[in-house]
Amino acid sequence: MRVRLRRSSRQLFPEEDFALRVMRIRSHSPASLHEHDFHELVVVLGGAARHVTSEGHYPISAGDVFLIRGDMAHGYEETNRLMIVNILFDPAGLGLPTDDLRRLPGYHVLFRLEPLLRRQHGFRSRLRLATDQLAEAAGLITRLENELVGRPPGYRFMARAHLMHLIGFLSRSYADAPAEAAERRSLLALAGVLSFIERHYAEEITVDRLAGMAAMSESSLMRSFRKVTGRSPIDYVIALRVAKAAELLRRTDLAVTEIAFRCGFNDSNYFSRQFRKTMGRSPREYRKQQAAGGPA
DNA sequence: AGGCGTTTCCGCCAAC
DNA sequence: CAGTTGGCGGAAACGC
Repeated sequence: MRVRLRRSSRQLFPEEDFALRVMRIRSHSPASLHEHDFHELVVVLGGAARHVTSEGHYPISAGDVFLIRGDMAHGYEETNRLMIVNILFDPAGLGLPTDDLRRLPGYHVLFRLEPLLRRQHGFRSRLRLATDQLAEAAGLITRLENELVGRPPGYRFMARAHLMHLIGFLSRSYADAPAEAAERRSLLALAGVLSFIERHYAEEITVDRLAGMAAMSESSLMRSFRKVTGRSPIDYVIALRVAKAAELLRRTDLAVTEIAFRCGFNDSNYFSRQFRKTMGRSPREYRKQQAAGGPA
């Protein structure tokens, strides 16, 4: 897995320590299936085509925006004046600060929920930009592209910033669009839950409240939550709390008890036990090893 | 969507 | 003294 990623990195990205690239495709002829290991953000600037993936094929046209998850093969058929731009990037490799982003519902839809449920939703839940939104996105992409092509001093900094701007803009656009279709509403409901957790992890969170804000029964919320996150709601919250606590242990010298309270644990004893369960060692031990440059 | 038996959570005290 | 671990019981979360 790791080896595949590195080899692919060299093939896809000109600079192996900077995993960001923009590719424009102006194709009148069908492209063959290709695959890779990175996130590919696709923006359809003009024209139309049929998007073919291993999970099915969907008609696409100007204004469509969607994410191809790294290892998925895909291509385009029956292209008609198709103009698309692919933004390939490795989110982890670029070190983007996603904490704030994850507070946006639209981010969860665009990067997690819609790609995951695309098959069931028949691509009807994708982001569709209005004309003026598409123009703004195109402008951001052009600026990003100019930095990557010209490589003026500071271009990495600027390219990262433009990419962040684009991702933030697209995330907001999804949440702003009217959601008349049932599929979109259910995605936004789940995204609302995920973003709520990101914003309120330090407070008391109950499944009852989450279900209420999603307008779902507790059982159906738990079922769809597990489907998209792989874990139960409370498991997810605890994992987030522990992750936030681990960060505070690394980056500050706050007392363990204080960190427990700041991360939503009202009992430092209970925090200690939960921390060990997921991190394999006690909070204090973890901090000590981190300070010594030990294992992550 | 709701019911029900089982598991887990969570806040408390106590002991290192 | 701060932190960790164990035990307990009511509440909730969970999975069928």
